[in-house]
Amino acid sequence: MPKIIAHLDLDAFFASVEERDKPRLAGKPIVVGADPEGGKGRGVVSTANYKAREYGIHSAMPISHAWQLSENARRQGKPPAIFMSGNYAKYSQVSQKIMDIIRKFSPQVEQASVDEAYFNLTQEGSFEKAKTICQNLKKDIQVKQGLSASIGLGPNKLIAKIASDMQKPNGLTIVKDGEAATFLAPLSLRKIPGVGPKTEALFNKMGWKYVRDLQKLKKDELMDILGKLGEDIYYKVHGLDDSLIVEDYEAKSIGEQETFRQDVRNPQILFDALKVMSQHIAVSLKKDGFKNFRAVVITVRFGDFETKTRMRTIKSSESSAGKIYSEGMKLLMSFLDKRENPKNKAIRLIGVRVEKLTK
DNA sequence: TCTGGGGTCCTAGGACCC
DNA sequence: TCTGGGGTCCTAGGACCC
Repeated sequence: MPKIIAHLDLDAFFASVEERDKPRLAGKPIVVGADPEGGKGRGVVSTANYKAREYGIHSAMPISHAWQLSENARRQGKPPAIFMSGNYAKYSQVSQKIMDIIRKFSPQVEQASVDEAYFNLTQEGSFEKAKTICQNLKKDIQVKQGLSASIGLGPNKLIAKIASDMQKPNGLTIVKDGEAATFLAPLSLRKIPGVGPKTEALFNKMGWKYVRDLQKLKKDELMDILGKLGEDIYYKVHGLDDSLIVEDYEAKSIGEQETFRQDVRNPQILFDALKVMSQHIAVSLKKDGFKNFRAVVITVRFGDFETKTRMRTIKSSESSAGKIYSEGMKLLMSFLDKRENPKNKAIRLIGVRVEKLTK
């Protein structure tokens, strides 16, 4: 029996939650993300609602650019965007409630991120019945949580995921077994998960822009160009994917990082930041039941955006803030060495991460 | 327009062991 | 006496995803 897999994606999730909970925001352009600081802010846009997208604002865009686009709109007599920092604890709670709703419609649910889930509808027996389930699920999420979602239905996770993106917002897109390759053919290569800016640019240089261009190639040709990634892409452009729905999986690493509001030269500021992050990580490890870690990674980003990491594997160590801090300090000190940073560049970001976790 | 924060996976070289 | 080959672990960097 062919599988029937669904992928659900909440529409402009963070911004939609804010709009739902603050009546004064209804119908206005909303940007959740870093503080724009009057155009001088350093972060990026987390989520823009559809009204804000009309101004050209979108996720991952520097917040300073979003601010400029909003100012341009304001000068044209349109309402300026409302910038908000976002309440991530709340989004996480809402997300859990929505996952609970999905579990009433499917026996097997994989939460893929805060605003996405895959779920199995094979047991429904036909795409027609699965479609009805999805319509009811969308209605239920709208009634119980006041949010809209877009869903894709397909014979595997890959197709379901790409399909859910086809008719946003509030869409429902069905790609039946056997239609996958035809469905994919006209799409931009960027729609294939795993093809990012670099890989897309490489393909474009070779004259390939659409999925159909890669569908003509043999597996060996793609592998010669991109190794294992080429092999993965070969299967994807033909709509093939045998990955399973994973209901609960374990984190492989836990970390934190911080971009300073201004680049830092004073080491004490780095030490203090490391201490606070170590404490947060220890709390997360405990909450998730990880008793030990065996590796610590320190990331340093300089003012010119050059980014370096240093990793150290140790004997299995108790997950305490003190141990994360002391191992982190050893690594951090190596970056402060003259030989490591001869031009004495200021530091933009530091991060700490622990890996090789055990329960 | 200068680029967040939390993650995963892959590659490649070197150490080390048999 | 100038040099095998397989396997595993460690480390650093990079692409990608939401």
